[in-house]
Amino acid sequence: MNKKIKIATWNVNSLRVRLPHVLDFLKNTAPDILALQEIKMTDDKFPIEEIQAAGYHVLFSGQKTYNGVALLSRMKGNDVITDLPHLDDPQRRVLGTTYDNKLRVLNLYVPNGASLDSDKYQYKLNWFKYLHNYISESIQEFPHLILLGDFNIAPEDRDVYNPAAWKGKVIVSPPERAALRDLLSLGLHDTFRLFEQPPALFSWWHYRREAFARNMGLRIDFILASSSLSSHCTSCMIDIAPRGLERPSDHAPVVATFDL
DNA sequence: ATGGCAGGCTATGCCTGA
Repeated sequence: MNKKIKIATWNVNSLRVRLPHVLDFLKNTAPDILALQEIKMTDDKFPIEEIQAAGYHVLFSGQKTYNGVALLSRMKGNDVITDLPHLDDPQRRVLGTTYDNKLRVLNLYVPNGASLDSDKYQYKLNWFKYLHNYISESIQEFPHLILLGDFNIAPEDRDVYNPAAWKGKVIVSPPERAALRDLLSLGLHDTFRLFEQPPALFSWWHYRREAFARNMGLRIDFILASSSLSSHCTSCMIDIAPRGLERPSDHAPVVATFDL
């Protein structure tokens, strides 16, 4: 067969506020799968009708005020999970499903970590340990595995606008970077880095002080693919256009295409 | 050097984000 599939991820920082941007993105980019993070709403508030009217199935795992993840897709997903196995966590950061009985997709909103001396940093590293253990099993069960979302880790200095200013901070700390490298070593590939990319391409910019206009950003949103998928990946790009809209999310969507 | 913006909440400032 020769099937093209387009997969995207976007931290929308409130789906209530960003729904018009998301509907425009579905129309303009027409992804087969769109993973959303930080929808910031309880499940009873999810805009099911609007998204179904755009031609997409919906899965979501939300909570009040914070976090929350969703998957919008052309195909219907099966075998849904909303937690990392063995981790009892009220925070809604995980949404996994299987499409066409073979493509396993895990949408992740990795904890931010606040600062290196905080409990939230320990929570982040611990959360990542449970993720690692789960993926070490999942990648055996599902050769076609995609992990995508907001990882809240900048893998290398080239993913940071000003590495010197970020040194010693959360997002770039050596233990976080090591945790991400260990995850990739299970057999996952950062699809963005499969291709030659211009320097200083980021997926997040602070709202403050014209950070986007000055391209003071970080690359922390990824589409990771298992080897059997990454070899069929034909592109990965960051779509910065939505970051320039009125009332934007602070993150830009990342889009990857596969020729399966 | 510092702090700056945005979203949600039941608040009329505080917490969180990265």
